Amino acid sequence: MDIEKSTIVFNALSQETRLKAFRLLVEAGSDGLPAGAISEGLGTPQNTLSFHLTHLSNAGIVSSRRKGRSIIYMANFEMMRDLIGLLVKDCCSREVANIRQDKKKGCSIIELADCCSPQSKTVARG
Amino acid sequence: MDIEKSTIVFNALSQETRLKAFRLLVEAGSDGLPAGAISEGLGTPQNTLSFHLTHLSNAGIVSSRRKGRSIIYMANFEMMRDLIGLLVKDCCSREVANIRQDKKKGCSIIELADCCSPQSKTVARG
DNA sequence: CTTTTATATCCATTATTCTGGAAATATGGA
DNA sequence: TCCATATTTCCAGAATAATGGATATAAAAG
Repeated sequence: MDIEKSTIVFNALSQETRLKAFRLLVEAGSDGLPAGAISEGLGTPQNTLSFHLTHLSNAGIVSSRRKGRSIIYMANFEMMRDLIGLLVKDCCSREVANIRQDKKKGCSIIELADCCSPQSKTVARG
Repeated sequence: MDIEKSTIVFNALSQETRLKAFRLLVEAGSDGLPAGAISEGLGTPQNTLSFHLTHLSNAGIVSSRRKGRSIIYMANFEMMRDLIGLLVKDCCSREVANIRQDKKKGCSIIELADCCSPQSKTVARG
């Protein structure tokens, strides 16, 4: 994910209705949710919510598919993973968030300094 | 970090000039950078940049201190850490980004599924 | 083919954000 | 005190985003 792409994703998540909608979709997992359920869940008018869902979709952090009369929206977790990776690599310090590959497990390991630990107070630089 | 706070941070990072300014500050580390250096580095007029720095500052992801005639801005890495934690916990799935405490090390360990690994394709749910 | 249900699109209004010129503030130096 | 430097604040215009009523589209059901 490049810098321009990431501003688009941040922008998508920067509005309360959209972030709440996205979190409902995260909870819903891979089953997703029809637009109407999100609209009802948030108490947001259907056309307003549709606008925001389109926004999330354009940013690429949700996808959608038709199922009968409903449109099912789904969180795009791979994009979230990329966003987390970008924040760690390009928007934080090694002391606070350090990332390395674990090829055996097929994942990256991030060490995130704890909030109130001695480590996060006494930052060893260099 | 709560949901409302996180929209404010996302909003701060959702604008290209601001994200670029923030990344300069991340690079600069704990020394920070004077406003003028950021303005010059980005080729953005000094008053426009001041507006954006205030925005970043209000969101809490940068802090500032005066040093002589200059105002030195600094990235707030602890807030970035909190944001990364929030994205992992509340905006992603356990299969893609899983977090656990390592009390000995005084940090949280995040396992982030790799982009093209088998694990990220074959998602085991439940 | 008409009706019902689910959702998107069109459109106008309102609200918010971005931009940069001009002026103000704060610091340090002659 | 007067000047130069660094930065912010004020302001107004321009651009962009959000909102919701009305209408359109799409699918299923009768």
